[in-house]
Amino acid sequence: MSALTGGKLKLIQAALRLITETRSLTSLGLRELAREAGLNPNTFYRHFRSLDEFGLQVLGYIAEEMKAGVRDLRQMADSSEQASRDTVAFVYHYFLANPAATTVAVRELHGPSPILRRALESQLEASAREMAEDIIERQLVSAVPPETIHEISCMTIRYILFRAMDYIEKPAQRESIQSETEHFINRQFRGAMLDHLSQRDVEHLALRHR
Amino acid sequence: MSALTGGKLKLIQAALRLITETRSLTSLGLRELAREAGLNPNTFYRHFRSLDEFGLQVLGYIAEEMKAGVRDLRQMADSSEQASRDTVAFVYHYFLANPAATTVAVRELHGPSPILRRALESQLEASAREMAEDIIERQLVSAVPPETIHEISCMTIRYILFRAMDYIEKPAQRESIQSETEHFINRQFRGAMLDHLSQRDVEHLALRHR
DNA sequence: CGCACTTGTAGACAACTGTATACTTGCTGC
DNA sequence: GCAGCAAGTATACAGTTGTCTACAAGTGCG
Repeated sequence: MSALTGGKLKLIQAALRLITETRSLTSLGLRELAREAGLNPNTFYRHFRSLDEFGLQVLGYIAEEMKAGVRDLRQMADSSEQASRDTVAFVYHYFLANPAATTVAVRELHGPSPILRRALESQLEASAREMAEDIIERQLVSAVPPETIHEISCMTIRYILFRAMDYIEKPAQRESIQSETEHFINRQFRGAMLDHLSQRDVEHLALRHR
Repeated sequence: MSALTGGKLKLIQAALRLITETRSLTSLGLRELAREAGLNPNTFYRHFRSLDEFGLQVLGYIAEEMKAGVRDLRQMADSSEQASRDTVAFVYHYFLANPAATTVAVRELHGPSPILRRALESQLEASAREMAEDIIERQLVSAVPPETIHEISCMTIRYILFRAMDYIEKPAQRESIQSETEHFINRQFRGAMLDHLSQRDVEHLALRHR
């Protein structure tokens, strides 16, 4: 499956290089790719049948990369609030270190190719599931049912990916993006703990414990 | 500023038609546009200097459309929870009725052209500000400081736009997308009401009032 | 009328694209 | 050492693209 040979890898990396700034995966041309990779245009056909297949392979490649990143994450954090803080910092740091892969993911998630969109969605779904399981196993958040945890995980992953581009492109906003993301996660879980109360009750509680 | 003459309007509408399915604004060609609009390729130059300028005008066009939609929204809802429910339903319904404009917005927000991205961002920012002001004026959510309301408004608008594509493309999931969005908003505001408490306190509260 | 202006058309240009066929390497196993 | 195969190259072809210059039709105006 893997063990990418020279030319194939060169083409994929060329794609990542081209995309980072102002391109999208679906807009890349076969000749452009070969040029960037320093190869003959026809070499492309030796490795990929079409540009669609190429796109899928690129996605697979960056998914592999990202999974490796997530694995490193597993051995951190204890309390919930601390966990969210550390995790957020780690994830954004990872995005910053892999701008090409991040850009591809964000751009194609809503890009023009339905095939790539589906593929990315299922990868995100898998990540969300993993995140939810992790939270449940460690009992980071009690008093919230598992399915709600999963729902919030989905939202969180989407949100983070959403903001990852800004994080990469706007150094000045990094701190605020990070803290907003923490707010996002904490409020989401705290709010979920109170799902069974009416709005009036929550308001009373908030005012009483000021 | 407005009062679009025939040819110009034809080109913009042609773009919206082409984009809906599997294209992106930035990937459109000038000849393609003219073909779809039933015009001579060179007519494009009569109205737009470049494809970038064209993109901006298209964005302006759909922004105008959307503002009109938002205006209709103003005279609804009273309580906070009811407001979120009605608003969410209205907004998604609007997206469903204007798939082309929605698709363009979502796709270009993270698309390859920095110019279009910036333009869209500032439009979203404006919408978020409007939404926040609306919430504050009507006092829909007490006990949350204005700047937090604005922060949550930003997140909400991003989240809704994010899910708008799924809403349009996957009829089977519409109900769940709608209710997840309501959850999102309610939890966010409820969580924010408890920003000043520690996690332990919140957990206690949640358990005590079960 | 004639003048200027906008809107649209026609044809031509070089540059680029995806694809096909045919050729040259380099490596493998026997 | 040689057949077989994968990887890469060279050349060529038709189609498309953005752009340029030149020309035609319509409009308002003095």
